[in-house]
Amino acid sequence: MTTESKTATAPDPADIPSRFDFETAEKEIYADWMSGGWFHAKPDPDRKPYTIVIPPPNVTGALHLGHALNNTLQDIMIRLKRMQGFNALWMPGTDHAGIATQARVEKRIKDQEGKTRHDLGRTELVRRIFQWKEQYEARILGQLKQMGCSCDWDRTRFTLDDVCARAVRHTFFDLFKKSLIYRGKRLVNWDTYLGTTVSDDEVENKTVQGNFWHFMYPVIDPKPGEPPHVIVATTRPETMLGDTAVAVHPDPAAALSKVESELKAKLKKAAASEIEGIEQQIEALQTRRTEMLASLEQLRDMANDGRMLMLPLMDRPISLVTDVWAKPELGSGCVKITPAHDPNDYEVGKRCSLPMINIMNADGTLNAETGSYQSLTMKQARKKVVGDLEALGLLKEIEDREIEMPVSDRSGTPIEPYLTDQWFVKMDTLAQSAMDVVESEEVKINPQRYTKGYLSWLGEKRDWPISRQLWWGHQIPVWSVPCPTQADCDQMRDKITGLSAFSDEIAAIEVEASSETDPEKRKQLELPDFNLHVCVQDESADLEKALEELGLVREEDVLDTWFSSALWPHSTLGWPDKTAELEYFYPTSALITSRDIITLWVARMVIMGLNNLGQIPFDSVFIHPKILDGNGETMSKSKGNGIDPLDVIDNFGADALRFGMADLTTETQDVRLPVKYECPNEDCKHQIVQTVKNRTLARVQCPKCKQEFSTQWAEKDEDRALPRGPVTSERFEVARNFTNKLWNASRFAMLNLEGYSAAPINEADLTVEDRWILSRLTTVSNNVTTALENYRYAQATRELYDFAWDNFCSFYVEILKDRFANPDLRPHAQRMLVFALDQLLRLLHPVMPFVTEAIWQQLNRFAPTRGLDSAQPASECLIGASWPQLDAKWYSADIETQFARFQSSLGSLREIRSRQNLPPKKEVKFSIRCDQEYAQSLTPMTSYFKSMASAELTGMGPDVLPPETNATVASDGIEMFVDLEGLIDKAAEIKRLEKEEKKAEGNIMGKEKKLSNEKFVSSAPPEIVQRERDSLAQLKEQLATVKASLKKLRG
RNA sequence: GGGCGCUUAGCUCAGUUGGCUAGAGCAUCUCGUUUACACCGAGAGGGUCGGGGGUUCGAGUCCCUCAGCGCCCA
Repeated sequence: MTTESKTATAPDPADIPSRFDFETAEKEIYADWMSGGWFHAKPDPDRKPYTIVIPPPNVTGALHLGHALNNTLQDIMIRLKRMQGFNALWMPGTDHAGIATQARVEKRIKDQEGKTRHDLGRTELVRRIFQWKEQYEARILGQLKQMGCSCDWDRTRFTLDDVCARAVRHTFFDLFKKSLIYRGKRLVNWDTYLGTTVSDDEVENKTVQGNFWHFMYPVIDPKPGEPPHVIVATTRPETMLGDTAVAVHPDPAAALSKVESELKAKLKKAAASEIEGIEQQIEALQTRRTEMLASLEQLRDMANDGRMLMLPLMDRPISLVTDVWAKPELGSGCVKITPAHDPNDYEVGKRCSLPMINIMNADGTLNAETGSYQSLTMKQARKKVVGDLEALGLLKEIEDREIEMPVSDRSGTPIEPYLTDQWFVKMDTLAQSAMDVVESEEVKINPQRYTKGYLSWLGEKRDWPISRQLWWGHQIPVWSVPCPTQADCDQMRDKITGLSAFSDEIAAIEVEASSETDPEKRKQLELPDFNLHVCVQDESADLEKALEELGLVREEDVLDTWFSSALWPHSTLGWPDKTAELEYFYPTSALITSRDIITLWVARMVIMGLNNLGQIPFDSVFIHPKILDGNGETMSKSKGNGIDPLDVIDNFGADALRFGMADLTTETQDVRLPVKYECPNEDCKHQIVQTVKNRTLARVQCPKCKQEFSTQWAEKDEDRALPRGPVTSERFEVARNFTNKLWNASRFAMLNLEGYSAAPINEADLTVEDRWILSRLTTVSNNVTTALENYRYAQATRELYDFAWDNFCSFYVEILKDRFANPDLRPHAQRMLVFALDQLLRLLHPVMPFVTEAIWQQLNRFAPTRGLDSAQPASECLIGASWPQLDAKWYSADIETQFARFQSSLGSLREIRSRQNLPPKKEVKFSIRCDQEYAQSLTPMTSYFKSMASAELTGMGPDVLPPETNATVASDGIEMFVDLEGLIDKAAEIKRLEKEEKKAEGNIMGKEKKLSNEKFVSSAPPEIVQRERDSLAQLKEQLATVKASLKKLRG
């Protein structure tokens, strides 16, 4: 159709199909927008900028419905602002998503070729991941385009491209120079298979069957009366090789009492089914107190007295310490401490200044610290340790027990807590700056409640670990060399600063003192006293080469993905260069994202924006809901309940997807979206509810027609060969139907535009319904504008839906049918219809860009010139049209009341017709008893009763008398009599009236009660009281009418 | 353990500072193919707003409490 619009064929509205062919139209329209350059924004000092940077989707895989929601909301804002005259830039791009992407590609290579990344080497692996990235980036950007996203594609960035890389190095250098970046030890989640740390949210806890081993550690030189052994229990026996202490509670009696009183409190509130269990626990606790407390206190005293234990197998003396981590209510009450291999023990180690011994290599085997256990795997070591201890008679007991095991969600292997060197960003001052701008509302977070989480997370000011042991990412631009002594260090520094390629502008030096503070131990472990680090600001081949010639080695690790995404709002605009784009479009206007990355991403963008530019990155943040499946679970790739937006687009069109998404975006977070597969068999189309079972399947069999179809998970050729069963949801049906309704209302308009002549609208010709639609249009456009500007998307869609369907289609267009039949009224009616449709299309465009654009261009063929005050040529594309701004004078409460009277009367007529089962064409007569004012206000619309309810008004005014046989409706202070001479179904009418009677009586009772309450009458605002009085009086009149009618009908 | 949400019709959800008889879509039932639309039109039925308590003349809305569900952080 858009292609047609370019050719000069004479338009024939009869050619317009009765359904919107979105499949064809969307492609053509998008191509039109692209070639029209509508998405491209250039700095222009004469216009105000409005900027959004896309939350760059991960190149891990294709987009799902969560992304569809996120991007729809952004596009709505961009299109709205573009129409409002802003110079709107939507900056697109993708994120390299470090570990997620590398893990996926590694897994694929392993599955397909049986090779590991070490077989391929760094360069080759990175090349392979780039291939993957190219493929998915294309898919992702394609999905965005199909959704109608009006991104400035000429500016597309990737977090790992050269422009972003430069921003990363400049930022890193700056922070390094400010001593805000340092290297230090940290216990991390180590994936021994991938050979890297994984973040906490990439760890899954699994409950598995395991054992609890009880060991005896000998006491060194026990005093008389003291036990020769201390018993400890563990689920990880092999870690005992790295034990550096055993802990006992500092006040076991108090700890036991506390637990006991907590249990008792719980018992009081417990459900019947729990009582027995809790009572047993209390009993066990009391037994424990009598049997064990004395010995625990003795151990505590021994610890305070400095008693040592001998760690078996290693023959290493270790301390007995007191710490609250030891739970007197559990096991032996003593706990072994392995600070380098357990997060809790690590904390104990820090509190008690214990040595931390790392016993593991990066590949998960044991290292030299473990002596004869070296190079065993953890599993092998476990067997040997247990066997050896048993041989020594130190294994007391093995207990079966369920244990929580952390598992890497990337590789599926157990996570090892591991103490390694990591790079950190010091957060104290940086975090504070990001807190300040949110507290002052310079950056405003919507909905506001999310500020709390943001502030409390930043308030902890925990340093940010930024190094990742990966190959896919920005390699840390630091070259290091160990310096055994201070002198070596000074010498090296001189050598470096003496390099011809070196300057303070592009390189910075930091010296790191060894974390091993004991000089003896350093000697023993051959650790240098110092490490010297040089950070290089930008790619500088000369300097990098010179450093390497001096023996410095580049850090192998790459940066956390979030380090580069934190720069996104300015790196995409060309920072560190002072580009015209940066100058003009930064700070950006809005950031629209999901709540799970408020801390990971939003907070860090604020930090980096402030650090790098001294300016906030955006004024306003909108956190949108999450989409849950029918079981209330969040959609995710691993669960398989994600939905490909293209499924929805194929089935319902992009506009329906977008409208559906916007309609879900209410203030209340999280929306359930129950989904079904639709059987692709044309004769079947059966809908199959998506369940936990079938949601991950590549092929599903339709229970009705028994034919198989493929799903979005189909990867094998034989699966893909099957017809695709798309995912559907009722939500999109509603939106699709709405699209079609709009299409057909417009079609009606086109069909009635023959002989259209453009001219300003003559105010004298305006009828009540014209004024009404203008008044409604004024209200709706104001409300929609306000709603969208405040991110209340669902409010906007509802307003638009109700207006378009209930006001425009059901009333305005219906009434116009009558007027089109009259040649005198026709030209004005045409102009009004064209104008109203024009405005409606503009209002709907941000939400439903395709169908509105299609209609717009269609309308341009039949009525290219239009307007209210003056008829103007319409813009060629709707995307470039201006946002409606109706003169406030068009709003009229009186007109809306007047029209509401018509609607209410019409409603009553229709109800009676329906109750009386009158055939649609059977004409009835009716009259209305009301005051003069009411009669006058209804008069202009009397003829429409005929066209819209086959009813003829025979009389109206205070003197109207009811016909002999009639149905009476009392409402709104008037009485309507529908003449049912020879037609009446008495029983039906009596039934209706009885219902009315009951309802009125109930309401009257309630109101009388309220009004007889002295306090109400005296305390409530007078207008409220008066309203109640008026309403009561009217109800009483109504009731009287109903009773009279009933009496008459019953004879 | 701490924090933040949610619970309104069979289903999915609206309900802005407390104030007329708590709304919508889908589903259900009745009627209808009048040349924009059956992805349609007309109408109907369906809710003691999770339980309990409080503040108030008045509570779906504010406060407390309990229960269930979800998310985030530890």
